[in-house]
Amino acid sequence: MNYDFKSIEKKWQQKWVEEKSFKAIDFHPTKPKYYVLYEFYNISGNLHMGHLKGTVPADALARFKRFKGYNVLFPIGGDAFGLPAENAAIKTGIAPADFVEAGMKKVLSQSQALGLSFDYDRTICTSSPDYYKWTQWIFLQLLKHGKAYKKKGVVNFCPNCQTTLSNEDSQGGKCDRCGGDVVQKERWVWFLKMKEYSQKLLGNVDRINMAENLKEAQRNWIGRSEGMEVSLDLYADSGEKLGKVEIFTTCIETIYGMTFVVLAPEHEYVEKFKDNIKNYDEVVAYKQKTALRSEFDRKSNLKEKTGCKVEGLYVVNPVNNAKIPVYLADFVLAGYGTGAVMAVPTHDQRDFDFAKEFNIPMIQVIEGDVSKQAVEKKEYLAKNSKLLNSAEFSGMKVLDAKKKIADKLEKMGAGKRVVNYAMGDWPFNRQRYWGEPFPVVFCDHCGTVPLDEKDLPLVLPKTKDYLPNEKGDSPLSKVESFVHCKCPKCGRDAVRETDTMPNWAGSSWYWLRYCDPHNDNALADFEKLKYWGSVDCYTGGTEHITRHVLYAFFWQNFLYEIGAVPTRDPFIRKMGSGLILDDQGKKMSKSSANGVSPLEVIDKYGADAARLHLHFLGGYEDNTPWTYDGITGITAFLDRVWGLQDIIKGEEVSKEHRIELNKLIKKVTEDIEDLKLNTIISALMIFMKKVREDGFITKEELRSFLILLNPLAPHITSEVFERVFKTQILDEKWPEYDEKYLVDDQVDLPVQINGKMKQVVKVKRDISQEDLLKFLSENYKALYNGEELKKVIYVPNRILNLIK
RNA sequence: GCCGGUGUGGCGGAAUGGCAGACGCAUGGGACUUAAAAUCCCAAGUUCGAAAGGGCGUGUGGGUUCGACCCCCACCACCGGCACCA
Repeated sequence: MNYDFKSIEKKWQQKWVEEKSFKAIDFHPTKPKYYVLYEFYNISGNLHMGHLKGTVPADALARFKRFKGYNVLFPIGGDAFGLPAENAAIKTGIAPADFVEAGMKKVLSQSQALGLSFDYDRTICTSSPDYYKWTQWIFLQLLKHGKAYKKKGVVNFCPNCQTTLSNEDSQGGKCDRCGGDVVQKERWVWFLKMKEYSQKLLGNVDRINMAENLKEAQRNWIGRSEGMEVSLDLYADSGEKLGKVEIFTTCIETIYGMTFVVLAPEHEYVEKFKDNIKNYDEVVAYKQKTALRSEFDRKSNLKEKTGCKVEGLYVVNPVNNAKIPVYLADFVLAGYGTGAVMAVPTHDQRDFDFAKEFNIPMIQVIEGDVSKQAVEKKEYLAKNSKLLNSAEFSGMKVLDAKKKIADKLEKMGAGKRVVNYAMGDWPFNRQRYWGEPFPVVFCDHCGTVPLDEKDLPLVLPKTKDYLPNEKGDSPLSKVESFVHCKCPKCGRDAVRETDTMPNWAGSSWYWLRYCDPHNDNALADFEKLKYWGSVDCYTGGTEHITRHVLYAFFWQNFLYEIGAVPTRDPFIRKMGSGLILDDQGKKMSKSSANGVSPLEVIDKYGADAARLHLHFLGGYEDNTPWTYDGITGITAFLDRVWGLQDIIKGEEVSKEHRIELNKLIKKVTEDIEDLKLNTIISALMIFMKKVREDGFITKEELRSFLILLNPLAPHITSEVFERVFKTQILDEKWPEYDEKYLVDDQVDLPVQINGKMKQVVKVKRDISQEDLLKFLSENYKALYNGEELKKVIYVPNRILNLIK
């Protein structure tokens, strides 16, 4: 009888859905909870190979935990606001909501075809009003608690898409949407005060269980650095004191070497002191030029410094009262530190290059050869070099001087030690149609007024025009009935905010909603949030590690602080799945990762085979090149699983298989927690080999074997189990292993002579060294014949090494 | 430039101080078959040797150890993150 995967897989998939086999129970009276989360689907089209890579291990873990007696929450949903729906609307005219509805249906049925054990009753979709009601509610809380503000700011802007982008959306200077170059533009922007949470986010990063390379990526992105903020008095050439320039430096030890100060081109003083700036036209021209420069342009000419001297202003170095000229240059970023730096050309290569370009004098303040290039921080700190030309600090070692100079400045009141973060506030509005509307109105009389919470959701109106207007305003600005409204406060005519929230908004809290997906009175019931707690294991791609995951940390911290959720950490553990690569034109070059759909594999070989094959190719966190090569090994294995029905002999675990089975249980139990599906499959194959060699399997052995394989290949195991045992595999418990059956009475002991492997001998378990040597001298004279030994290393049951 | 990760047969990959290359693919041989497919069995790191057996082998060079893919030092390559970050 052959295994007919088509009908059997379908049978089980229907059964699971109809019977709601994987329903998570709120407040289960006896079972402990376990929350497994897979990054919800971006609703764009069909599931692809990456989904197979990400979902199956999560599914296996969920199924394993259920066998282990946990009440498992394993939900799924759709991240639906965003580009695919909007692009489809622009291109084909299909309403985004319809696109999303069809897309959701598709991915859910495809999930079922993969045999994924989601609780489909908890499915959510970020673009449905009963969900985004709470995204809007969170925004109102942010606004209420002063964590959201609107200001004219310089932001990343994509000229092609006509919209504002966050730093996270324009990594590498490229638009995340269209791949085009991003420019800097001044606009009205809603910001969320994410920077304020930098240190807390680092705390989340420290606490989460996650691969080191991912943690590093996040720490780099947050970009903590310790330094000093120093106030320099600013004067006009006339001698009139205008104010103070605040600079940030991590190298306070070089302050005596400061020969100029550089402001970011966007620095407010350009505008503020324009009457004192003698070459104002030139300064403004430079400012405009830099704004148009793309990131790409800036980065491709790092050595070439551009800048502009600001004539008519100077600052004073507080430690020695030296007069210091002021420049504008685009190497200083408005968003980092104070947007102003002290420049020390002798000890910073960038300043060195700038000084050469603009003929600015240099003062060496730390020993070393600065004739050709700067002696930088890394070098002088490592050597702990001595200071020069630094008044009372001359001759002092750098590490010491760093502290003393900082102390002096603090005592003078001219500086303070600060910590800076590279991560900025989150620009939170987009000039797009398909997103959450902001629940605020602008009233001439009352200013910016938030909607009342009870008026949420503010529903996104229907339209047929999905393009921004010629001024770059959101498509919503064209929907008159939406724009015009009454002020909630005074009742006068007012207008709505017409920008929408970024596509990351809905995904920044969705794991909370799964705990209570249909609640109309809160984002989720607090007691339910408490019950399900943090996500125990969160799987998904690594490409969102510096965006979505950081946003998630940010919102969870905020919600925790306002008492809306019971925990500061959204996730206890995060597993980043590797990528599926195409095969680099080797043998089967016709297929590429993008070209092969998991549905195609399911159609040809079945869902179980597709699940096993992809995960046999490599570990969860590794990148795996996709190939059909080797899938026959998997299908042959599944056929043999099917064939086990025909060789059942005996009831209890047999003597012949007891050790193999116990080892297998141990291996699978341990590796499944780490999502190491490849070694699990290998272990199952080894057991299969043994059973087939012996020509039989007992019923108890088969029971355990099927349960162990079930998380990976749920369909075939459910069917074989039902046929053999007449009951359901889902009602079973995970098999336990017994330590005492992990080892045989006889062990294969490797024997080394002088550290070199010679032979493996079969000896009694735990044999004493004395007996072992006696045994060898009697049976293995070539290895040892009783001669004098310099040394014997014997690790019982592991190794014997004779030093002659 | 700074930071993190990875480096093992023809290929995907096992092994985290104790028999390197498990498991699988591809390959070669055999059985079954009119034949092929499927299935089953056997072989296989490389090199010298008829064989027995020996040499060499986990990116490179050194070190620690009775013993190193594994730990330490230096270097190389690849992948990823950040980057005119003050």
